[in-house]
Order: sequence, then structure tokens, then C-alpha cells
Amino acid sequence: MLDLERHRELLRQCSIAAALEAVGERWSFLILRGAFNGLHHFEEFQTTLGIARNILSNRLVRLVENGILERVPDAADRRKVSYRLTDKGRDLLPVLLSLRQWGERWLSGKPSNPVLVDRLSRQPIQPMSVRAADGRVLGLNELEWIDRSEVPPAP
Amino acid sequence: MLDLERHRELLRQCSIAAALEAVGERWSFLILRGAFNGLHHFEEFQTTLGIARNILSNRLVRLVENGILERVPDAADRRKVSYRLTDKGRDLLPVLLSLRQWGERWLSGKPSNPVLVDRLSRQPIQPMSVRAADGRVLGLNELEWIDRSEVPPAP
DNA sequence: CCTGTTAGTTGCGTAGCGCAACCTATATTT
DNA sequence: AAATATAGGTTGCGCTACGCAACTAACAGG
Repeated sequence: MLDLERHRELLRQCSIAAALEAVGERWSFLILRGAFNGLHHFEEFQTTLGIARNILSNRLVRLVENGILERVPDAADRRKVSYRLTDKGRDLLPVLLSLRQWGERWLSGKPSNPVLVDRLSRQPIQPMSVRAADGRVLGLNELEWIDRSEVPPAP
Repeated sequence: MLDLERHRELLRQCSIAAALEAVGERWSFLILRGAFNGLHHFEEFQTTLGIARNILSNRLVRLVENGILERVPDAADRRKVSYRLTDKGRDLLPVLLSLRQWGERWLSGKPSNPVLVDRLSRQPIQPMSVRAADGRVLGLNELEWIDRSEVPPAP
């Protein structure tokens, strides 16, 4: 186990803080959830989420600035703007799913709808979990924080 | 694919919104990150995170109210209060790790320190990913949202 | 009893959020 | 062409949340 002082140095530069800078504001996660569920247009987000228009406008700008959504003007109808997930945005799916599964287990109590399934088997995905390099699912008591330099070379 | 109207109904009662109600405030994730890294006391959180004392006080109360941390008075020194993760709180680890890994990949660009390892092999954990029931790692194009009722019986 | 530590609370100013109304550019209808 | 509708915002205003520094209460150790 690392000592407290060592942790403090390291916590300050942790990437969680950086990530929250990009997606930690009140509505950002819910907007992204909408995007993953196929919402694309301003009015869709607004009416679906019930968010205030100015806040939605502001959050969309920020998400675009952070490269999480991209703003695609519609060629056919020049009033329309489509907001689409970038690769960076799509890569937030594990965060959203972890949060959703936690909510299902501890808050709503029931598996919610719709369900995310493997397109092939059409069976629901597994719960998100922490895995060792060999694939074993790990609990907190099987985990340990160590300094990068102390990681032994891979076997 | 489900149609837009169907999604709207379902999005409102999604557990992500409920989860954010509990842990979505500005400092909550950073406090939890601290807790996972072994912080327990008010002053530890305060000096490590640099959070304002009133906000910290308020967030701790809320996290305790939500059953994510528990408030354990110290028997030896009755000034001291230890804040410890409950099972519910510990179960947020996948969320924190997903967020951290996303930050590492897309923001800081480098794997950060300290590193979470499997206590047995002492090798770093795998990236968090979405898996099918049979264990295959799935990308977004291999995934689909369907209504719970349309899930076929397990093979 | 005096000093330091722990865990807060209070007061006050700033930043972020929510609501409703308004605005601009483009489409559609008549 | 004029009138109306639609999409994507912006503005003004009030309220809530947040940040900072100072203060407090309850202990602990000498």
C-alpha cells in the first residue's frame, strides 16, 4: 500500500479530474445517454430530456469543443444540425453503462428498459466489472494500488 | 432499432438519472476517488482535494445519506470521524475506473499513477469494456438496444 | 488550563442553472 | 410573394449552488 503523502501528489494529477472537466457538468451525462440512444437534434434533446434551452445550447457547445460530439450541418435542410458522437464520445460507453448498472442494482432495483444486447446472440451484455489480465473478475480485496515503477514485467 | 417516441418514454425513467442524483454533483466523484485511494477523514479529503470545507461537509452528508459512505466515529479519539465506503459505494469502482481510463486515453494521453493491479499477478487490470454473455468484447456496432420483452430465452 | 487538532458552520460574494420570452434563418403553405 | 411554421439558438432575470475565509465546538495532549 502506498502511504498517504504519496497518494496526495498523485491524486492531483489524476485523469478523473480531467475527465470530469469535460463531462462532469450537470446535464452532460444525460445528453450523452440521449446521443447513445439515437438522439441527434437540438429539439430532440430538449423535448426528451426537458432541459432548459440555454443550458442545452451551452452543453452542446462544450461537448463539441471537447471533441465528444461533432456538429454536422444537414445538407438537405440547412436549418438542421445533427450532433453525433465522435470516437472519443463513443468511448464513453463503459462509463455510461457502469453508471446505469449501478443505478439498476442500488437505486431502481430493477433491470431497466431498453436493454443493451449483443447483436449476434441477442443476449444482454454482462455487468461491467474489473478484470485481471488473465480475465478473472476481481473484487476490491483482490486489488491494490501500486506505483507504476513497481509493476513487474509481464510473464 | 426502437423508434424515437418509444425511447423518450424509457429515457425518463432511466437509472442513469437516478445515479447522477446520488453522485452527480461537482465534487462527489473526486471524493469517492479519494475514498478508494484510502482517504478516511475530513481533513484528509480537504487538504488532498483542495475542496472548500463547507462543500466537503455538505457532500459527505449527502454521500452518507445516499448510503455510499458510512460515518464511523472513532472510539479512541471522539473528535475523529472515519468515512468509509459501503458495499454500495465500493460497487461504484467500475464507474470510477471507466472514467479514469477514458481520461487516460483521450485527455492526459498517458497511463497515470498509481496503477491498479491484480494482487495475485501484480499486473495492471484490463481496460473496462462491454462484453457479451460469452465474454467477447463488443464494440458499438455489435450492440443494439432492444425492449426487454424481445430478449430471447438463454440458449 | 492552555494550545493544537478535528470536524464542522456562518457570512458573503460569484458562478452556474432554470424558465419564459425573444430572435434569426430557413422551409413550407397559400 | 406573403404568411406561417420549424430548427436552433440567445437574452434577461431570478434562484440555487459553489468557493473562500473566518469563526465555532468538542475534544486531546501536555
